[in-house]
Amino acid sequence: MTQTSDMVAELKERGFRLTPQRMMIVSAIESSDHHISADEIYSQITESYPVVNISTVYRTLELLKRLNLVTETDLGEGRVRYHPFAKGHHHHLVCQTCGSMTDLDESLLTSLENSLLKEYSFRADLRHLAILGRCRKCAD
Amino acid sequence: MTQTSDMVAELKERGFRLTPQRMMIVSAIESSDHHISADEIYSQITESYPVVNISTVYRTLELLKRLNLVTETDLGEGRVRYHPFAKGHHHHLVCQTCGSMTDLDESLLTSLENSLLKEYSFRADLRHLAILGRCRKCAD
DNA sequence: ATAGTTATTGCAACTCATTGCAATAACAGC
DNA sequence: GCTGTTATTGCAATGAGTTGCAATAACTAT
Repeated sequence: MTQTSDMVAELKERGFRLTPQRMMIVSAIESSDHHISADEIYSQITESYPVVNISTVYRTLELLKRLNLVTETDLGEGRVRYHPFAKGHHHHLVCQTCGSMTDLDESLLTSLENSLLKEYSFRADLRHLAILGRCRKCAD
Repeated sequence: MTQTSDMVAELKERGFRLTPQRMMIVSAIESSDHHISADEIYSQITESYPVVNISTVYRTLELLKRLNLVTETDLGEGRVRYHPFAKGHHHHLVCQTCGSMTDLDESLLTSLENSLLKEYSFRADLRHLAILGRCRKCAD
């Protein structure tokens, strides 16, 4: 049996065309064990099959983002990283001095989300947030 | 009497050189009544005195940021905006549908900062944060 | 005022990301 | 299977921001 990717299934169901480029991009994101960057997706694909343009990578990421299939996180590196939404969403504490990253449970932000909703009627999009600062070791 | 800019005074005191370029960049930031972008600073200066390079603008902003004289905010526009730290720091709720911006009192995030410090010994840098999401009008 | 030290600038090249437009190729209907 | 429609891609140009390096010019000490 062929295990079809969740994302590919979702794309098909929503009426988007299943191009080879999209399949490969989705596959790269799903098979990555970490938060992957656009450039990493691009080089991984072009290694084996050099017919994908970098702008297609970005456009596909944009689409997957819009469909809530991937989340985008700015870890303060000067580029942005992507992660399948289905693989779980958490937050990151990123130390700007030593670069260490700690995962942060989602629940820590739910109370903030609730106050924003209650007091401002604002639905904050805080999935996969990176909070920059200083870790214990690097504190002044 | 000549009112000297706080930022210029601080730069001098810390031993940084007071070049005409820096003075003009600082002046543009201080006299702006809103959050100003690098490009706006650049065009404002070159209108009257065309001898400033855009990379100098970015390097000066980097310096002012490091000295905590300005804060940088990503309002989700595809470019970043700057604001004098001394003029007060607040947060923003930015609606990704209609683009409206609501100022948010600083205090709403202090409880989050406190939990991060307590539970993770992490000193979060949450000055001038922009929280993206959906405002009341644009809610589904 | 002048000269020396070195922080700062300008320039040009580069990275990451976005966009308009013409060419291509998925998919639907026959 | 073939054909038409139009979503999607590739290309090339553009925007925002960064960086290495040589030239310049603040500031310090004389």
